[in-house]
Amino acid sequence: MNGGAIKRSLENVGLRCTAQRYAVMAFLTDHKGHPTAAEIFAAVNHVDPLSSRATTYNNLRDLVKAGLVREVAVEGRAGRFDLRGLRHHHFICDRCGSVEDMEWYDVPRPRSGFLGKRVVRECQIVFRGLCTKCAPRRTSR
Amino acid sequence: MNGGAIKRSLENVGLRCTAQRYAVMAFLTDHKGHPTAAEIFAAVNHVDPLSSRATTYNNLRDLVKAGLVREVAVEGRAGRFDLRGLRHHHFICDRCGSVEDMEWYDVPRPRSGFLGKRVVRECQIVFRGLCTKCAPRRTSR
DNA sequence: AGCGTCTTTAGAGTATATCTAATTTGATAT
DNA sequence: ATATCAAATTAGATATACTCTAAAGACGCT
Repeated sequence: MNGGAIKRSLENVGLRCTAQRYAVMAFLTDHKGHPTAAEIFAAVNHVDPLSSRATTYNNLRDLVKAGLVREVAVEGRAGRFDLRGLRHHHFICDRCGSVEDMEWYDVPRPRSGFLGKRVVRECQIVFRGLCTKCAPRRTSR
Repeated sequence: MNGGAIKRSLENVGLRCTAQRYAVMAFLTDHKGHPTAAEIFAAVNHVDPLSSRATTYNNLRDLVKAGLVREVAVEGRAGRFDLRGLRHHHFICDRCGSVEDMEWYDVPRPRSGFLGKRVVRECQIVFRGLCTKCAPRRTSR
């Protein structure tokens, strides 16, 4: 995603293209490894203080709400973020908490009638287990 | 799950049946609403202080590791727990964070070959959206 | 330029979870 | 029964992750 594309995608969802928001989007564009909010906060301020902690968290929340960014919750650890560009599922490592992308495929919908008044926004598959790095040494925690 | 069954299931996975563990399992048996660790801690100590915070958290972690209990991570909120008795998927409400059970159905596996050295322990579908209570009033946040 | 709104800020505050080191408990062997 | 020792528990401090507050600043519109 280049500069103009980031600006346009922000404006498409009704968010101003501020330096702070731009930096978050740019960082996620360049770093596909599902960073945590703390990592994004640190990276954005690495060179020169640009964005306070509150702003980073607020912007991540706004971007998630707007549908540009996805958050993956990980048990007992900080949530991780990625761009919602290409559809994909996630693999979460039990041992190190890292999140990896899995190729997308369609998920069967629940029986209609089950949902009732619920409004489904999205549907995700999460695989759990040991990642490529952790699988060899199966030591427990 | 009655008393004996709880004791047996603990012993099956190599955990002693202590009063504190028993209380956690019994609470989860009686309360299907996916309580948080804090709620379980409070409930177990409601009548008569029985279990410290650390023990409650340790036991929940041990029970998850042993496969008796499942944790559902929720973005920006406390994780929620349930018994791994019947297989089911989960619905998480964007607005109130509550977790509801969805009927189980099989999930297609990823293309073999994709996984590489990864070891998959489980695979879960998570639906997100607005629950029955929150759907009517669609106020933001 | 003036106006109203959206955005950002620093730092305190809250919620959640883990750690520490001493003590107690419970299963097993004697 | 009792001794033994690893497993389990404890209170409370500490760490981590996130949110709130009130004031100031920036943006887009006229």
